[in-house]
Amino acid sequence: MASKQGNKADIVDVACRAGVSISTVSRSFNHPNLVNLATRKKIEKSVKALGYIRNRAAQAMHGRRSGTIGLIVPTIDHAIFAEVIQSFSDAVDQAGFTLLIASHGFDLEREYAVLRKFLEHRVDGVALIGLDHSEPTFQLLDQQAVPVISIWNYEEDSRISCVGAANNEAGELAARHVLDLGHRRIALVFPKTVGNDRARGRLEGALTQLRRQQAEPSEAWTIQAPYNIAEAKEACGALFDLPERPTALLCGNDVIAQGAIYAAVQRGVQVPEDLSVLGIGDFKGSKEMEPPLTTIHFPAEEIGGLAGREMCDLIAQSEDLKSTGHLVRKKCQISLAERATCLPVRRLR
Amino acid sequence: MASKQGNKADIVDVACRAGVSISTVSRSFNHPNLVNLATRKKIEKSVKALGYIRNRAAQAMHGRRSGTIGLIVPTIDHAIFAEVIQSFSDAVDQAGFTLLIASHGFDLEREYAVLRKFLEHRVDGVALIGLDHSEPTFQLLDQQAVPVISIWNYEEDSRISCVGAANNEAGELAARHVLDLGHRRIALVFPKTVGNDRARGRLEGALTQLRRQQAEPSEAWTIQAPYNIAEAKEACGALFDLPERPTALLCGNDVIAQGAIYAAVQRGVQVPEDLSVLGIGDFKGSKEMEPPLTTIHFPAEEIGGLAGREMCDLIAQSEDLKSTGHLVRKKCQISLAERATCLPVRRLR
DNA sequence: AATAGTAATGCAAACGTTTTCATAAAATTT
DNA sequence: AAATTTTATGAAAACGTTTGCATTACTATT
Repeated sequence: MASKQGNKADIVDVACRAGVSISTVSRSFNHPNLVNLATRKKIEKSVKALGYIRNRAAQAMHGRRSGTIGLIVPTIDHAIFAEVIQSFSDAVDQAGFTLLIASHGFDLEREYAVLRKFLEHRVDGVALIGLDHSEPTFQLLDQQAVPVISIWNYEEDSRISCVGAANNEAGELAARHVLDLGHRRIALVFPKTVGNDRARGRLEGALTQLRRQQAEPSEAWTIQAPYNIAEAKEACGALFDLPERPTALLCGNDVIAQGAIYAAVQRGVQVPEDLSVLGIGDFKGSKEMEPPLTTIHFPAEEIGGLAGREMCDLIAQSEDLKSTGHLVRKKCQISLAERATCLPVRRLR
Repeated sequence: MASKQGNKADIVDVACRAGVSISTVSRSFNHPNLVNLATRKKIEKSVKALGYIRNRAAQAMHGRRSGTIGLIVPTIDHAIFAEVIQSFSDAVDQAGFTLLIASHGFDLEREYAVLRKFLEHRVDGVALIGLDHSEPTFQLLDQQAVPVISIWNYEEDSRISCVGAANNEAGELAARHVLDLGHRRIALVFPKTVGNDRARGRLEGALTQLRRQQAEPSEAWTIQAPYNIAEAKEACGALFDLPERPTALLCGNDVIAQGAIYAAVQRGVQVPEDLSVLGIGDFKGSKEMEPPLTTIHFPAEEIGGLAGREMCDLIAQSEDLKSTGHLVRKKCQISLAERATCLPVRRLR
């Protein structure tokens, strides 16, 4: 082989072999129109022969962009995040960026640590899930003036740019639907809300709506379940074993709803005849369940894609003018997906 | 603010403010024991005050490692990959690496392009899913001598290091189980197998076993379904509408199995009384389904974690000695998860 | 007290690019 | 044919680090 002792070729090697200066080689990559076609061909040949691959780390040192975007999520392994990650990834990929991903397991201190690590790598932008973050995180973001976007939640007075849906509206919409169907004995099954503004918003929205119609559930009918079919199934099972059963179950997300339905099936409780179940999220597969799950649709793919494109725009802007000024906020519409797990309450017993 | 006009602080600024040379600052990060405690304190204070964040791009230029690992997957948005990605991510994270992720949507040419992009970023190692890759991909990997590992499949004569399970064994195991239960009228529902060695291995294993016992399914009973509940449901529905129905359904993965069960429920076909359904993969939630899905368990988390640790080892090795020589191969055990969707065939009708 | 050894620091040369400026050659205008 | 513009290239200075070597100031050994 022509290459010198297994060491990878660099731009100097390419230049030598092509018989031109390194400036010309560099230019032929970055501003091809400035270099003669014949020269360009020679360089190209030399690149091929040497198996040369440009070093972006070296480029990044010139104040140029690193070409990377950091995405920090609570966890990758949830149906709903996976969908958002995929579409976000596709969007930034299309713009030529490379994605750095890390998860923090719902631990905001780890989120901060990951953010620091990403900044060491000089990511051109950072995307986070939700709007609940630690103060040091916000400060670091601010101080480093790195383009940042929050995915999943919309809030009109958010501290950073955001693309997402209003979770409290989702909660309200869900509550309104079961109320409209005539239900009054409604139970709530939600995930923990600390450090999770998605769940908190939904729960608050639902409670607000229920209170407004004097249908606030009792303590016993407001239970907590982790994001996890197995445990949700168990938690709901306990609920069903109570002496008095609700006629409707409002779940914080579709995974919990799924678990609830399984728990019901196990006990011979018919859904929707004996019990209406409403999810939130409309995860992949919810539509295909048997019976298909009635839920609040969140346009995950749209949110991820939009966020990705917005992130790229933000980066482009921050490069042009040093306009660190304005935030952008995009609200994506949620909607009721009426399917088969909710029925009007039966008057006669 | 002390920092000069919003520009981010660099090591020089830190050195100036601390009243030492940049060498000392650099040393205090990389070899703290070589610098006086008092000096170190001064530097630390200066770092804090300036909000300095080290630039890994600049470090990477010194032949040092970039501290990144590239993971290329077909898609992020599949239950099974999400689980592997998560555990792989956790493992490399623990070793201090940052993860670059990209998906290629089952397109091996895009896989090659992504690999190139990752190499431009000088990743310290690359992880791929499966062992089916394009020739240029293998060549590039070889030529750049970058540590590489394949996740998910085990093959004793694999071209690159691998950590995973033997998919043909999974297929065999699955077929054996339904045969052992006395089934002879067995249908197969598998995903496309081109460029997907996971599916291919499973299908081949199953067919081998079925042929051995003279139970090879007819053309009409060997159908294809995409990785997708909705479409799998439809495809299986068509199968059920055929004049003759199989007594057992062997599915290429749990998602298809899930779709098959929904299709059955829709038509009033009882699982497992009228039809046994067997999945492969044991995805999250399969155990909690109602009825719980009988399937072949793949230890996704174990595979991902093991692969991550192996990747880090490979990188460490390649740094020490230039021993690009040997491959490592780890086989993870699969097992039959007997649950509730398979029953012995009924002799009497 | 002279010498050897050690600890702490600084200088300057890398690392692999991009980019500004200068220069040479060719093409165009006068 | 001289002057001007355009096109193509190269030299060298950046970018933000790390590190080998040199230097200085101590500390321990004879």
